[in-house]
Amino acid sequence: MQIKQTLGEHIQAAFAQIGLEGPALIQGAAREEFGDYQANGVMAAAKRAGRNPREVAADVVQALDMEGIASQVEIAGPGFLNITLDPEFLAKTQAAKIHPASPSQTVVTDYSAPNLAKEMHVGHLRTTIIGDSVARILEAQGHQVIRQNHVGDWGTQFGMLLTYLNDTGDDSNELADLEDFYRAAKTRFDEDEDFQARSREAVVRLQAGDKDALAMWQRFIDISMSHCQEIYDRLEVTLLPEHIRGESQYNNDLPQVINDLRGQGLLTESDGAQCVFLDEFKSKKGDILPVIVQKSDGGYLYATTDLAAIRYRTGTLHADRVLYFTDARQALHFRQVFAVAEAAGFNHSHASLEHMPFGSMLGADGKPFKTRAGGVVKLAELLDEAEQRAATLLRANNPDLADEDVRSASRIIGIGAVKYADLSKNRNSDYVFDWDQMISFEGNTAPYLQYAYARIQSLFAKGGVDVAALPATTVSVEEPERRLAVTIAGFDDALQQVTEEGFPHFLCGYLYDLASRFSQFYDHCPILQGADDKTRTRRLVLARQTAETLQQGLALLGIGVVQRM
RNA sequence: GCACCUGUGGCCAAACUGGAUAAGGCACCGGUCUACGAAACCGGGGAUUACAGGUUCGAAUCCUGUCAGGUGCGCCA
Repeated sequence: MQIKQTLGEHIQAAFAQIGLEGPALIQGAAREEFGDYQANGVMAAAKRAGRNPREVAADVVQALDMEGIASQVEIAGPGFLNITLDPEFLAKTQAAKIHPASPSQTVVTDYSAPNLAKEMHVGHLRTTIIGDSVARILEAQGHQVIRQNHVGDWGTQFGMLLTYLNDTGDDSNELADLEDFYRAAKTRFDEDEDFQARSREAVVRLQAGDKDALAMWQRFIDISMSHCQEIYDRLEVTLLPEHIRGESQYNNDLPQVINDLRGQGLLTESDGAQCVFLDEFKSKKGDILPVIVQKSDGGYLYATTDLAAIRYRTGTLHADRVLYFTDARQALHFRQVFAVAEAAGFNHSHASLEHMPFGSMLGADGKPFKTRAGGVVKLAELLDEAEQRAATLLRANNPDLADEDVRSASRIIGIGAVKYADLSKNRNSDYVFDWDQMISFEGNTAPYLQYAYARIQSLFAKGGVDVAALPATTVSVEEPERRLAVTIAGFDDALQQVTEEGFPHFLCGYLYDLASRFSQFYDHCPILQGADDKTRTRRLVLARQTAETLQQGLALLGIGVVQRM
């Protein structure tokens, strides 16, 4: 249940009764002694009405009916409403129950989008796992999510790669390392004029639909894509081959995009290139920033492909929202593409087109990230290291664990730690790549959450608890139990917060809060011994609800749990 | 030159979009395992939220200016 929404509706009903307008502005209590939630909207509403906020707050409380929801509503400070939830109401809000969204929307999520000319490196982590998590949460809320992996599988660089592939032989095992393959091809391209010429011809043949060229291109794409799929599988990312709709697939639509723009009178020729000039990209001095959609040599650009993609996503897929998880450096590009799409009427379903940018990865020196050798850290290497460190720790803490269990658990813990390190940060800012921080197992990390989960499982095992036989809910009135119950009940609100603006770190923050409240509770409240039957049952129910919420919350981040660690 | 983003203890950072005494984590100092799991818990020190003005009951958040860093700006994606 969405508690904030429920509280907000009741307060707004009270607003209406006394002739006020505006949002209730519900949020968690700033300090525990204030209660569970607070409403900040009274002060703003009073201001708009030109009235004294304390008096208005008194009127609101007078008109407010919180029967069965809040046990206490107090006025504080300049006009805050401090709300303490009714324990019976809390008991009704079960753990891990997700309130279905209404209306359900069709949401296209564009994420990962690796360049198939090269290998995936740590820079691809953010788009892949942030997009995947938001997609999972939207789905859990009952939205129809259509994943689109807009892979870079087209363009001039493929002429170079195909020519090199041709020269080195079809069964070249050099393709085992795409990074090396690309570098070698580039070196040849820069040094060998004949190779350059043949590469350009290859591009022409490819774009003209030459059968042999296409077959070779397809083979290259398949190999490269299989490298990506390995990474996806390891990361437990939900992307599948069927979600691929790469740049190449829009190739045939591009002339039509240009034609339509011309038909709309939006096209201007400038220095031989076809451009769209829009007033909203005019500077103070009057210069207009162009969006180039066709090069002077007739070739198409990134913007053209993205326009075609918008037509497909809104026209064929009927999207209500289209979410783009890409680097912040593309912010201007997307602003322009969205603006052109609106001007040209390409947004057929009037979808909300939303760029979800994220910061760049930096080195310890604050400069764009490079390894000492000047290269990139491959994603596969990072994951290997994370799994190894997790395995070492697992063995040290659980000497009797079988090798097979160590292997599976270290995968879940190691990779979970890497994913959580990224997901738990606000995606807007740049971040510094740091092995130790990325693969950390203490503090606000995935292992902390997984540890809380494992302890609960161990508690049930030790106590011989028949979890299924426990009552669905119980009423907790005393601290710290009550506070834990309040936190469990806030799950749905946390999810809502994530999908509104595409920030999984809100869910991480929520889960961390939940796990740490559980750890406090667990330390202070004996469960199996030293508690009477009623208390024991009540505490076991809280433990089970915590475990379910942790498990489900982590699953929505694409992170697993283990029984022992 | 123009535009966008960022600036919060030594480090990583949150603040639910204008709310109450600026969370939390690492690191540091101290305490807690013959005890339902110490990957944990309890306590401690450490902040003029880059700077200067302004708006108002109230500003890390909004406005103006300055400084610092980053990114983008006609035929790459």
